[in-house]
Amino acid sequence: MELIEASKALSAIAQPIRLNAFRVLVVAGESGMPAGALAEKLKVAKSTLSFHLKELRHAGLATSHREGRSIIYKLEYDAMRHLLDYLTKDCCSGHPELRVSNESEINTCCPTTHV
Amino acid sequence: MELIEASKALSAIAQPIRLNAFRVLVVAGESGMPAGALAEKLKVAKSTLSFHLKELRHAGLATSHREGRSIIYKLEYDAMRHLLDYLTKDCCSGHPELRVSNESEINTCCPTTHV
DNA sequence: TCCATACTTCGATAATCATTGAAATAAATA
DNA sequence: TATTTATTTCAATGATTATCGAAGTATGGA
Repeated sequence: MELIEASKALSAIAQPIRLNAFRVLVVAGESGMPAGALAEKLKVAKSTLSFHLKELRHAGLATSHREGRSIIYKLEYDAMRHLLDYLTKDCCSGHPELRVSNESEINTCCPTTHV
Repeated sequence: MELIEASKALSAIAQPIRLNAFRVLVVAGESGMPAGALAEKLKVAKSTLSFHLKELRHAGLATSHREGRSIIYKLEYDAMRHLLDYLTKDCCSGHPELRVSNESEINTCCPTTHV
């Protein structure tokens, strides 16, 4: 990933409604979520959300497909991981202190066999 | 860090000139870099860069101080780390596959006692 | 004090982004 | 086929963002 691509992906999540939508979609996981349910959960007009979901799609961070009457949105995990990789590696590699602190992850990473 | 704060920080780096400035400042490190040198390096008008540096400052991602005639900019590493933490933990914790692939860090995390 | 240097702020302008009701499209159902 | 449901697209509007020359501010010398 290079700069322009990264700044586009960042723009996509650099907006409260879209960042929020993103969070909800992360929780929704592989099965995704219909646009309407998302609009309701985020309490925004459907046309407004539709606009924002389009932005996420155009940035490659989400995909959509029709299922009956609903249109299901889900995240494009790879794209997000590429972005995070870009930020932590390509961009911040000059400074290791910028790496994500992972104290809280040690347990899930190491199944505390020492207890 | 919560949503609004995060989206502000994201907006700050979601622009090519600013993301580029950010990268250069990461390399510059603790000693920082004068605004003029940065403008030259990035090949943008001084007033344009001044505008963008102000954005980085307002988002809390950079600080500046005068040194003689120059104004030195440097990164606020904590703020950036908080943002990366937010993205990887608060935001993506529902999906471990979004975590930064850290093959190179696994050894430092789990001292593979099970071998 | 006068001048050059290093920046920032201002002001005008252009471009992009966000919001929402209304109209359009598409699929399920009566 | 007419209706309801789910969602997008359109159009109008307002808000924010970006650009850059010119003017302003602060500092260090001559």
